[in-house]
Amino acid sequence: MNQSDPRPDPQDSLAHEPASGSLSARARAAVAPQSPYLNGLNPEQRAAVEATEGPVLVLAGAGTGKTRVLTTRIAHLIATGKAYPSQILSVTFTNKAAREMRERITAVIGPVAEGMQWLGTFHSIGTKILRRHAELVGLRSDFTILGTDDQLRLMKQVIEAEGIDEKRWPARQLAGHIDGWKNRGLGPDQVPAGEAGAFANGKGGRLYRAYQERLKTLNAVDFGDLLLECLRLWREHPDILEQYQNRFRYMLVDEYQDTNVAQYLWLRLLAQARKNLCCVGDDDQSIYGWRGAEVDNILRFEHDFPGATVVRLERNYRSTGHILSAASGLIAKNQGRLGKTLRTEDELGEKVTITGAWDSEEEARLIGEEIEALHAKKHSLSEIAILVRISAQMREIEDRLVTLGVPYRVIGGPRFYERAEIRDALAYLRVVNQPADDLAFERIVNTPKRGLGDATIQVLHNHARAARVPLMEAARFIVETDELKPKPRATLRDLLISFGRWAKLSETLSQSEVAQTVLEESGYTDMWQKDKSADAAGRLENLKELVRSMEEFPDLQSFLEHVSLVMEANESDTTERVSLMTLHAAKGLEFDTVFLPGWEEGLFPNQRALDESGRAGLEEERRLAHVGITRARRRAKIYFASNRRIHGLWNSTVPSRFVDDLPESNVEIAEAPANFSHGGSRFDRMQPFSGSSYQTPGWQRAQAHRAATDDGGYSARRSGERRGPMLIEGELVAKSTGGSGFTLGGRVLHTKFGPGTIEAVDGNKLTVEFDKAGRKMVLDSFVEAMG
DNA sequence: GATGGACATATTTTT
DNA sequence: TATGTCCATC
Repeated sequence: MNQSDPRPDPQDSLAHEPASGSLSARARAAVAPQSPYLNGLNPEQRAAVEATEGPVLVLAGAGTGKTRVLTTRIAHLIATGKAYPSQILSVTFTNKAAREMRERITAVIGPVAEGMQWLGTFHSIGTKILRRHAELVGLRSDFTILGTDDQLRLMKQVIEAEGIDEKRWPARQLAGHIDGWKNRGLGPDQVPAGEAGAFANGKGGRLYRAYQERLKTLNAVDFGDLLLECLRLWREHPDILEQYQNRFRYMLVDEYQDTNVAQYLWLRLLAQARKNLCCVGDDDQSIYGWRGAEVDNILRFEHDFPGATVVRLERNYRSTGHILSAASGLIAKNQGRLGKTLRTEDELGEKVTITGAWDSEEEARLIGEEIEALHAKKHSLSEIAILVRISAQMREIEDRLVTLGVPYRVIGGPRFYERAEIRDALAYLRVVNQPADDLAFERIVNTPKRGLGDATIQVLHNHARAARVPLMEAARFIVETDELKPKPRATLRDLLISFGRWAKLSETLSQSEVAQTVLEESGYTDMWQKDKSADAAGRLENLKELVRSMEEFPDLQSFLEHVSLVMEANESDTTERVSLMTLHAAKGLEFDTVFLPGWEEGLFPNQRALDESGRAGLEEERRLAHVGITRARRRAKIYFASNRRIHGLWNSTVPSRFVDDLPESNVEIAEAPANFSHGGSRFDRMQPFSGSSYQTPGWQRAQAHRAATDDGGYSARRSGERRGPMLIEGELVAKSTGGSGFTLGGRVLHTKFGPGTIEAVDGNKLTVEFDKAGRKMVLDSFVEAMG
């Protein structure tokens, strides 16, 4: 291919389409007769690449070379002359994924890939389309994209304007409803009556409509609108839809299992004409149902797109045999799936280990020790990850790693652009760029504090609403009257003058210089410099980083655009560190060794997921477990603790059912380390898992025994005397409590729960009403009789 | 406008 | 337990 030649690449006109048999197409195909990029693909991958026409569903299991297929397919479409780069629509979920894809395509076909102007997230592509036709959906092309906090503030206003008590009906909740509706492609008029009534005694629908109207007056959209408004645009203007249908000769979607209904509709409208839609995904990795992803989209693909070619990628190139089989066995317990069986040609490798710990503290300690041991054996720390179900689990683990001096990094924390100081700075810039941006204006009018408090804002609001003008304009009017007290009036006037000056500044200075000036003159930087709290320095650093990053953009407008959709902290940290993150954040990543703590009922599968979504919730949790295991290349280590503190209260816990879902032949029960906290005997090592079978109910029984005996040891050890477990034919048997000295109404002291009163006795199980922890079922060996 | 106490609240998170 | 948010108070 001749890459230096500026080919006639139709961008806005579609006049020049290469017919598949055209001279140019054939000539181009002849340049690369061998199609070297196809080399090294396995037969399924190759099939997925070469099935260019019609709907195609590629079911790509974990580690099966999905991205490679996707990029090669694009390369193939371009190299064979089937489409120009600009005629391929390629959608991803995250900007990171889009960036990586672009890089990889470039690596295969060279700079032609730069012509792929329709490679991006649903939202960035939606934005691009909307900007072109903004006026048709009641927006101006310079509309602002609201972040979550702006959205919330706006909803709060809408709720208050309707005279509803925001305390009783919090904006967050309304945001949840509206988000849900938007995910399902429903505008205010399409929300089913029953649901619309779900909020504020039947006012949900009305609030949704009011919110949308407010957005329009502000010339703003939220994330959901970026898709919804496209849908509306295409439905109301079929000619425009047709333009896009013609433009996108081929469409590709990554992570199809994560699409929501709105995105599905969006794709379906576009694909209707040419039907060249290729969706790549893995139903077994659908873990975002709670935020609107519709597994059904992928399950129903063949039904929605009749005649679809389905290609399964089942050869895994990532993990060793036991890990893969363990993961497969686990996910096979799910009902709603298309079914794939991952296979590998790699060696069996190590079995997945399962380790029980007394409590979460011990769990953290065991993981820490294991990491140290691996590190001592030259295992790279960056190839180790600890994947937790909820962020609250991280703390204890972090504490442990800090104590041990193991460097680690938390992946996925708060986003750069969501931090307060960044949003404040951006708000200033938004007002400079767009004085009518009321939300931004309101955010910074009294930040730093300059004495323009609620009372002043209220006056501004009243005027703005009455005169139907933006706040800034209302302010201009007000300062000329004596409605405000002299002091705020002067301050407000100064601020207005400043904004006028800054707006002029942006005509002569670069946007980063403008930003610098605005932040300094407004007193914003000063505010943080005076702040003596621990994180003030970090915030100033972030502001500097923001100003620095602005330099890469041609103008303020495009920077703001970028920031509302993209903006990530650029971590260029190369030091060797262990990665700590949630299972959700781990999707798409891989590590040699993966630690999976917290496999306990209630935590994982998470009780709330079970309560809210029943079986579907359980299956999603199981997929999450599957994602966790399949992140591992060579070692997967599962942990559970018998006691975990939840909201400050100690709870005794039972191992996760997912532990029992694992095929026995691929896992092994880890030996607890010899130095089991108090110098170990042989018994210590045997205690946790002496049972010959860990399957339910035997496994549970063994756990109960273990808890009974081991904890007996635990508490006894403290007082110096040690109760050993009794081992009978490999099964651990609880030391007989001999008629149990516990009686109803008796007072007992529990090691974790403290004092309580016995309410029921059932064998070695006691129901105790604890003074602080409430009623719990505990084993008698956990408690001591009091006085 | 800073401080402190009462009070609720407590998954997963991208755009 | 621990954290954040709201309100009262100085």
